[in-house]
Amino acid sequence: MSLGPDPVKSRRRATIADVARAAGVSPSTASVVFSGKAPVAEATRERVLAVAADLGYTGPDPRAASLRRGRSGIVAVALEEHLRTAFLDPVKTAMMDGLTDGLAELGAGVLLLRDDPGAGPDAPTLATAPIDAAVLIGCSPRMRETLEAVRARGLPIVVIEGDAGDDVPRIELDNREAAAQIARHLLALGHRRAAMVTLPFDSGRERGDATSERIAAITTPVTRERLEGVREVYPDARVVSAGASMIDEGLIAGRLLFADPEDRPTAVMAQSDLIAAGVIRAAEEAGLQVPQDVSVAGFDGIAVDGLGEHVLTTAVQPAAEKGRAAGAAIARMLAGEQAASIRFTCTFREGTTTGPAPS
Amino acid sequence: MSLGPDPVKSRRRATIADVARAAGVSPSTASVVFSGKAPVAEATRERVLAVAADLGYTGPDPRAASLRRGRSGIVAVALEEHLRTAFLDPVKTAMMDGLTDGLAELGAGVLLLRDDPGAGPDAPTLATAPIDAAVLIGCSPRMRETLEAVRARGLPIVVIEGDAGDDVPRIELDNREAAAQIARHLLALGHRRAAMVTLPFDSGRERGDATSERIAAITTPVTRERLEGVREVYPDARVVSAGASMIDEGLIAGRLLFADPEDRPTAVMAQSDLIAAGVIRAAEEAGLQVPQDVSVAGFDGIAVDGLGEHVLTTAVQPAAEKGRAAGAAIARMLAGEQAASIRFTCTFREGTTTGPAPS
DNA sequence: TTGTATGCGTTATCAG
DNA sequence: CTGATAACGCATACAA
Repeated sequence: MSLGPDPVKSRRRATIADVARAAGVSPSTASVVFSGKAPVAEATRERVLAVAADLGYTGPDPRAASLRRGRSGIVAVALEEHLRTAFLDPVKTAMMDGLTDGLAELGAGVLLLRDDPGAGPDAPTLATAPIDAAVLIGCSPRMRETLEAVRARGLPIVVIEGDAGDDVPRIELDNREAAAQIARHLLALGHRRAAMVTLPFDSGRERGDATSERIAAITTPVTRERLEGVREVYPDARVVSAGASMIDEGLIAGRLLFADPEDRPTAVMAQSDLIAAGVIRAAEEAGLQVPQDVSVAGFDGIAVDGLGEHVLTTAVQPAAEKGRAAGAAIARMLAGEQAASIRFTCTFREGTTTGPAPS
Repeated sequence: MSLGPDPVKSRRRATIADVARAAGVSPSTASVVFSGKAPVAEATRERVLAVAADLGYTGPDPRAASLRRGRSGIVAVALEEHLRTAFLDPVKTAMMDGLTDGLAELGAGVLLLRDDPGAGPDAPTLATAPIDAAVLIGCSPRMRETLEAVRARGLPIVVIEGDAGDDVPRIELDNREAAAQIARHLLALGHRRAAMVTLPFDSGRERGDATSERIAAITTPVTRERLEGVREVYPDARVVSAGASMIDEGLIAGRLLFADPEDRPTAVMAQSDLIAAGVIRAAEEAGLQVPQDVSVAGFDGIAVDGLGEHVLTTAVQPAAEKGRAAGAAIARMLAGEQAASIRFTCTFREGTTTGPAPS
């Protein structure tokens, strides 16, 4: 008796109106039964639910609900890179983790979007997806264009580690200051010959020794800020750029730094822990001991798989908190309030990879 | 004359109807101008666009469009674990990468969902999010419940590496056969004392030597299949389970295996490359040479950061292709066709980490 | 506590 | 090539 899915015509899926009618209540009552937004007599409630089950009605259609409510419960997270690349970076993963948590608390889901129009003709974009807000991870020049579409729609936006204009709240790090702190630590240890291995300068991912022109043309703010911080202390430090934040890239850069036995740095500041791990490996490969022969510092404070017994000297950044803060900022803006930019600070951590300069 | 944003009352955002009216065309024509679904006279088109710009109309509201179309352009990807955990695994990352690509081709975005009802009271779930289909990564018992809600909604579902019932298409791997192939390779090399380090048996992530009861109770299909494959060749191999697919976990398991100099395996089959990397490190730590003293094989065929000069002997799985295939299957189902399960095969790769058994 | 009425912003259909 | 019309499925203000 409860088998046939549709009592009347079996073409259409049941709607809340069908349920209401079959249960002998009004649509609004049925709606309230499902949303719980108002009290309903227990008897009514049960009757509605029973009828719904009978009709195979599984709850309000989210599409219709979001039209009516004006909210979809979805927040876009826009990445500049390929997923594979983004999640190779433990810092980004941790951040995404905090972000998804923060957004979940707010009742929103995360729509992963890559800022790449080349995908499909009708692939969803920041401009066309049914989203309530957007979080940008980084902000390339191209992304800024897309951004305009979102702003025009009047949706809240937050940028993590990027600049999208003064009126878009940012979640940032005191990159410069933290980098300077590391540099001062090494200076205090007596190091005179310092070098740094940076994150990529731009999306080109060019590697190797940097000319002053290349440095002047850095478009990635994080790279620039950390570099400037070091230069406050070591204005003349050798600068080698890595192609990405990866152990292998650090290894390549490290081999370059340690190639000439006559002209080696005694301290290397890497702009990420992964790069630092590679530099350490390069040092060991060159027969150098860390930290006796060369000190190596990183940046990020993540757990690097592959460091052996070393504990990296580094600037620990609150990656997950950054993500969570972005979620909170979105929540505030969704509630109609203004959200201010937030600047997180890193915590210096002295590990076992830095020590006094060799005499 | 073109300044005032709103001709009538300036409270509401402009709708396509406003645009149509102001441009002196019908709503349907205006709609077509934006969707491009039908030819429109160039003059009309330009007029509509001009008026739209004037009114600050930025294109159709995705919420309304998805209600009308019955499609939201969003596909849910449900993970069993925390994001951080999921993306720690390079195989999953690669798979997600292929998946996002595959779905983008189809014009869909990816809504990241964790199968955790504990998040927020109104956090989106498989049951309540405006999605057109769902891809499950793995399929825990709890997830199977959630699943029912999705099926009741009549949405297409695909499961990657998991069992959600016979009528849900799966994307799988020939885990058993590939594992057996590795085992046969080692047997052919003369190894008699073989051990294996497995992936977690269940969500408990218990570590260490496995009793036959524990083995009988394995709930993770991947673990079970790879284990069975090895046992076809080495029925009595020692079995140690790792707590996760990580280098560190492999290191722990390896230390256990190599603890007793009198009773060491000469060949270790790890159920993932990351675990294998840890086992190799443990071997070296114990003063063993790979592959002279002990052979180590992995599984996955991913690039492991931290293996040094070793090239792992492993079963290379087409991770990104799995994701892409899931996307393709969804596309087919969305088009109303039936999608069959797909079983991918691994490619055996002989590296430098396995060699003849020591005499 | 329940019911009535209305509109959310589109787009498919079909006739012109 | 364009226009009129009719849903799409629901949630809310307000009245009862």
